[in-house]
Amino acid sequence: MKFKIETTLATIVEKLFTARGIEKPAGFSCELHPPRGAGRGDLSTNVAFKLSKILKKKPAETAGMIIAAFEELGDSPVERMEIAGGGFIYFFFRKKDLGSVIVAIHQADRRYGSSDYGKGKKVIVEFVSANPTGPMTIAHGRQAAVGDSLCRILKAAGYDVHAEYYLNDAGRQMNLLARSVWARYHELLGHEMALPEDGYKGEYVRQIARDIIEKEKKDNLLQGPEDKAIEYCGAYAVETIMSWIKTDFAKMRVHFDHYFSEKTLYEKKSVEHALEVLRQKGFLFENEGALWFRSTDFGDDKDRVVKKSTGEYTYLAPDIAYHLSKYERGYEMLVNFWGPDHHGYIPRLRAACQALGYPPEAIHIGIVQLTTLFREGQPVRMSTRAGEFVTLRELYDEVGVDATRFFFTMRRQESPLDFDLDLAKERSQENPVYYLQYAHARIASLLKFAEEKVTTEVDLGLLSSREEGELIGCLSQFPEMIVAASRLLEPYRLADYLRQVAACFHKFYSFHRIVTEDKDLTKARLLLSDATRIVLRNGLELLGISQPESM
RNA sequence: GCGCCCGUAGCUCAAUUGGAUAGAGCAUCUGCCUUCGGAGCAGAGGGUUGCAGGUUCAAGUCCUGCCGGGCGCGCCA
Repeated sequence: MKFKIETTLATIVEKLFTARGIEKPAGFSCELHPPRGAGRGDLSTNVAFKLSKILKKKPAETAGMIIAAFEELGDSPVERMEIAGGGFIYFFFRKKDLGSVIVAIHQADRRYGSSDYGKGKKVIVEFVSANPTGPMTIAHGRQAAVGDSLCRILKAAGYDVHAEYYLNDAGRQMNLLARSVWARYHELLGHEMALPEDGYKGEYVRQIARDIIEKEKKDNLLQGPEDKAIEYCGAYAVETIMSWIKTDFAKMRVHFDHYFSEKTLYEKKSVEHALEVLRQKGFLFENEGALWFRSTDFGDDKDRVVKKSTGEYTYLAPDIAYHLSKYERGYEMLVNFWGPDHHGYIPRLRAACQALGYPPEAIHIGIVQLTTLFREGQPVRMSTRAGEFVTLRELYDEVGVDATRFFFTMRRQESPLDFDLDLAKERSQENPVYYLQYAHARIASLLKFAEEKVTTEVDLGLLSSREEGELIGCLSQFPEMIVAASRLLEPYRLADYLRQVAACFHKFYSFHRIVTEDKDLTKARLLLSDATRIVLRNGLELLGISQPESM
């Protein structure tokens, strides 16, 4: 329906231009939006305002010309049109056209909402990528929820999505972890050994050391060469911690296609290769004994060292190699979600990606802001320094996976999040996740109760009330919501939308009886209810939240 | 000091990226259960969108300057 109006409108505008011999300005488009507020039709457009400037006519006059052109065509796709607000055009659909979307929803079922917006475009979404030096924190949890939901949404929008975790299993932090475990190992065997400076103080480090002694029966590492022993401790620690992290992902329904190891970049000489690529492109130079990347060519505020005068690489070097790998693997679009501590690192990595051949618009590096937990109105202290973790696992064990995922994604990821633990645990009306799930369960139970099979053979004209119209309008927006969330890389839009769907349904449900003596009306309302169920179910699935049939 | 982000109802946030009368949830108050799930619905109060200018038919949104807050600024990772 919308498509038909869009194309008709586009041709009319085209004609207005050619009739006056005016070139259509680049980027001129006719946008149709659901109007704000009630009684303003089913769609509206502001195109008359845009046109009036070019045609040098008053907006209302231009709007009148457009409506006249619509009427001239005959076979109008809408029931009627109105001008208001000095130039906005409202389109009012015929009731049966409006309702036809619920037939389409029923037929598409699980596919409803999907589109070919992304058309098989290869996109790699890198998220979490936490150093495997300890259990996952709340901050990582939010990144996981946001990233995973976005992947699901992008897939629904037609993209060819690859979810990847960059595993920092090399470098200084790993070495520190290994030596921390080594120190605890000594301690457990009765030898005094201080933790390295800035070492990892968490109890889990001791636990890993204990496992090495008790489970692996390795109480003899002291006898061999120390560097081998430390290496063993490091490898064992990473393996253990990654198994915790992967357990968290499984519980949280977070999926990764691949864990990309930093170590392999060194093993395969990829870092040298990447720097060679940059050198050939002329983006490297030497100064004061160090090797520099000229990131200022791409808007960074200073150039960056990639290889120190000591001969060691900086952190940027393997990162460049990693992103070259993305490029060489054929990903056309990059999405990276980072924690706020990496904020200042964005310009140089953007620069690197551009130097490697990515156009600026293909690179999306977003920050997922921190979460503050609240209990009884007070912020919960989370101290990593003292080795006191508030881990992701503690959170989802306490409030449940559904609430955790919903709360993490319900706000724009770039805004810091206040997470109310009491609210998330509440099994009541105040809890937004239950509000959505309740709507789904209510419909599921209704459909069972009705004892009547849902059919598309219904008289859609019977769904003529205001509440039915609003619900149908809301359901019809699902595909474009997914596209909007994809385009803006903002899963929270979907969470917000689903709340609207649930609200529209609850309202419809409380105003109208579904199952009545009137068989035809019952059929129509059951189909509408079923379409709502499908949208809620598909939408919740995209957020990784379960869709209970009963609660 | 330089750079980026933010400032919207008592609180947490929206506002279709420049559109119409700035909207939701929570909190407060008032109603609605003899029938499909009340984990629901209806209604009320609450705003000079930090301040002052500017651009525009149209500004919470863009520009300039203040005020207030956050973050980043290493041959660290």
